Amino acid sequence: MDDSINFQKIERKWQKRWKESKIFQVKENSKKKKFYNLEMLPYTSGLGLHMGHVRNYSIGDSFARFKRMNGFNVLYPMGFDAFGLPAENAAIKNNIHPKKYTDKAITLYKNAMERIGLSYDWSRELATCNPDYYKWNQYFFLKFLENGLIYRKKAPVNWCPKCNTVLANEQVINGKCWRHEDTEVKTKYLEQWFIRTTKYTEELLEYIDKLDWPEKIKSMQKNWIGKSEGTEILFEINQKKWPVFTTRPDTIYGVTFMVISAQHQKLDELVTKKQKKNVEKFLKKIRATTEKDADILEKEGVFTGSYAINPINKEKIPVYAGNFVLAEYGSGMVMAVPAHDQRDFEFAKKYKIPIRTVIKPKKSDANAQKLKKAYTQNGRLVNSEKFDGLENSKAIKEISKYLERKKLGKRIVQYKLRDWLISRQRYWGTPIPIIWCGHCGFVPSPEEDLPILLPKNVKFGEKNPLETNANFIKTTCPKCGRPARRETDTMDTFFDSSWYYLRYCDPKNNKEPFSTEKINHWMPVDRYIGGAEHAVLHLLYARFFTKALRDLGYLKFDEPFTSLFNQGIVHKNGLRMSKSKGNVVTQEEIEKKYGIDTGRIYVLSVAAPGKDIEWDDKDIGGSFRFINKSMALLERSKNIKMEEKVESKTNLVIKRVTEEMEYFGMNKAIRILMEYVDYLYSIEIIPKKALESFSLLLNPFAPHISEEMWERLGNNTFASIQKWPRFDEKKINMDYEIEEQYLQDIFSDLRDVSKFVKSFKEIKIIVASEWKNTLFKKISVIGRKKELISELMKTAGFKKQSRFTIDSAQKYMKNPGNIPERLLGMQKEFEILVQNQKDFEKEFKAKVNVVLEENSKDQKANKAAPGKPAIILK
RNA sequence: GCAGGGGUAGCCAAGUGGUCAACGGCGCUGGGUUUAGGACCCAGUCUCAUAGGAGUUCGUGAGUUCAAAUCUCAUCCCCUGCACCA
Repeated sequence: MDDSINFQKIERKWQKRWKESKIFQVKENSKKKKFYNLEMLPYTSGLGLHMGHVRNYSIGDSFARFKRMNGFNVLYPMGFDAFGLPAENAAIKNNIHPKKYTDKAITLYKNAMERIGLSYDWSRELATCNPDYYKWNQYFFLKFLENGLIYRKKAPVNWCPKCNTVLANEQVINGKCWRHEDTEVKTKYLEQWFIRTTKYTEELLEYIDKLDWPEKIKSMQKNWIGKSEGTEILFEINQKKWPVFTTRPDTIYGVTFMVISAQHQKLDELVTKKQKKNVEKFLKKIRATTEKDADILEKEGVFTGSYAINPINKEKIPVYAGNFVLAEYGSGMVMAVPAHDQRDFEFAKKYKIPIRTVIKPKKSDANAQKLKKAYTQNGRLVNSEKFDGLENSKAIKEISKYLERKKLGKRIVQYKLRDWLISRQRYWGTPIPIIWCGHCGFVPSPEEDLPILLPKNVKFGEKNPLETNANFIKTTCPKCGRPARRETDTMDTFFDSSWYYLRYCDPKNNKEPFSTEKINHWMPVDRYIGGAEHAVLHLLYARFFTKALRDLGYLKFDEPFTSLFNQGIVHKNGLRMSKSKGNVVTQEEIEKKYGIDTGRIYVLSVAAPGKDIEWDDKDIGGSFRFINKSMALLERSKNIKMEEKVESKTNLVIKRVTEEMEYFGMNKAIRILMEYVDYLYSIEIIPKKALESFSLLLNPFAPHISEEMWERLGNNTFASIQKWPRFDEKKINMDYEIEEQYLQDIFSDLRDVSKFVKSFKEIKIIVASEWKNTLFKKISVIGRKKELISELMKTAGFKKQSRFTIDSAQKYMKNPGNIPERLLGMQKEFEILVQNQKDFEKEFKAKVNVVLEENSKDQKANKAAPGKPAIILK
């Protein structure tokens, strides 16, 4: 094997040529079918890439290359999510400007990507912090505002003390900030800008089922949108009607108390003077506990002193304040049915509130008083006056209708999805194009003033630097001309990444965000590749954006991403690879040690692309050997006609690799190629044609080696834009596969013989150094002569298949009708195989002897120990 | 609790009715090469064996089939996401 291959040199060479020749640039082309292959916009951390990144991008790249070579017009762009807090914080820490910091990070990132050999169309590169990009953020902001999709509202909002800004609901995870796992998000009551995502709630939900996305992501989105159908029932408390949402109106006769959220804004209205002290004590207690651990809280509450009247039977029931009712969901108050809801049950037990069964299982006479837990299954109504005997599923409808008729309630649909809060009190983002005027209130910046530039010279301190920047703030009102102030909040960076995939279609357009024509040509994205962590953030916002822009007439499709693929995560020492955990294997070290193609082959072949993998430094050796072996094939290549057998194998390999790639089976495709390399390796003179196909098949995975091989085979074109090798089904002859299998069996037998010979200690050295290697070479040479193969095959009737043959094949014979077609052929083969066991050993040994004797003539006699025969098989 | 994904040899992992005792990689063992180490190359690696033979395997238990790692049912365990959502 050639140790002297300089992989880095080869890689640099091709990267340079790709760049200069611009072969990966695409234009709209009506003759070829378009394919939009996209990876999620990466956030530029400034920390270089590790093998986790290499895997992600290699997956996308291999698919883009495959599609491209298969005649598609592939749009495969890349850009950078460049605004955002981490950059701002890092910049402050290192005392450089975020712009400088970000630019540096982008250069680093892009450079690293080029060194992976990714086939991006870099002419479409974008960075969200450039004014020619964020100008259109502002533009869309104004359009949304015009069309009522953006509004301002004073509301309780999530505030992260570490980020020093508000957050969207989607950015709060288990009450903590999405960027700071250890930081509790606080609730503040502020006036902020909101996007009316809820206008599309129903459509966002409905269309999920039409998407070719992982089930997991789909269910996460459904969950997040959280639709539930139910009934809002009006309970009268202190002469006032209080709406209460429930999905179980069938249990209304079982309501024995009410619970209002302890955080409910109108809780005070219900607390009587007598109970005031108790309630306050309780609230204090809750506040103390939520700080600690809100996980498995016991259900607790306190009587408010007020009573509600059940509208259906006028019963008077106590109202409690409780810690297990969410203020933000539904109406912030629940009707409690302890017999049929586990939480209510626990609460009732604790405070000794009566439990009344109103639903009985059909086949039992369970008694409420004996219940150990709530009965939540279906059944028939009891204790429910005129609804007694109804099946509860029907009762839900009947009782709702009845309440509606009596104007005591109505059926409604509840969602968990809230509007998207996009104001951020930070510097490094898109300025919100709004002007505050003492007379006119807020006034949108005129479109022709866009972009409202983010000022460069600012002071970083405690507050948002924009607030202290007089130059930026000072302006005049576009309406009345009086002095006015600019809005100092910036936009959530998820706004930036909600439409970047559209901008790629027309990245240089300075008259409009994109031309409708180009969008409609390229969109939707055919294959979107990225991590599962964006399930409810980016992916939901982007879907909303698409729908909103559709209704504003900018585009003509409903969903941005037809098909989504979540790549697996690369772990090391059991943890996700990340700089902060100190467990990264960098792209650079792999590149230097083996060349990046080896790295690509490794991360793509070690497991299916969707699966997580555990990095082991040692595992990569196999991939390196594969690459080296591939290159070594070149030395034995000649422009000869392909034998039928090699042709069959080659066609089969092309077929199988192609099929695997269609379904994202990069790992399997590479395994097939690995087998193929071993196969070619066993051939003395390798037909150039076979190697040409191979070098092209290799392109999606190891593009540099692919190009290098292609060139060394005498081509002066780019492998990366050649046509994908085609296979001819007619040339695939499975007999050869079977034959090969037999041959392999023969080899394995030869090895057994060699082992046998080895057991004679006195000739060990000879056997080991001379006999073994040369013998195999000899066999493989004569083995390709047809006559010999068939002869050997005849004698080879032994091996493993025998177990299958006799028992089950005989049963087939009895019912020939039941035998599947393809098995018939197999059966015949087996029949031949079973014979001849007895005579084998003799014949075989005789043959081996011949070979060995021939062989021994070539050997350097002096290596054999003096006086010992080289072969003693007789 | 709900939803999704898993459990295959010492480890990672391919395989989703029949060329399956189960690709590949790592580790380990033996050999070659090398001044040595590394790297590289070759072979072996479930168990037993009178060594081309037999037995037992794909979380566990049952079932379907001539045939099950693969299909069905039950069950246990692990991971991931969501969750006092009324």
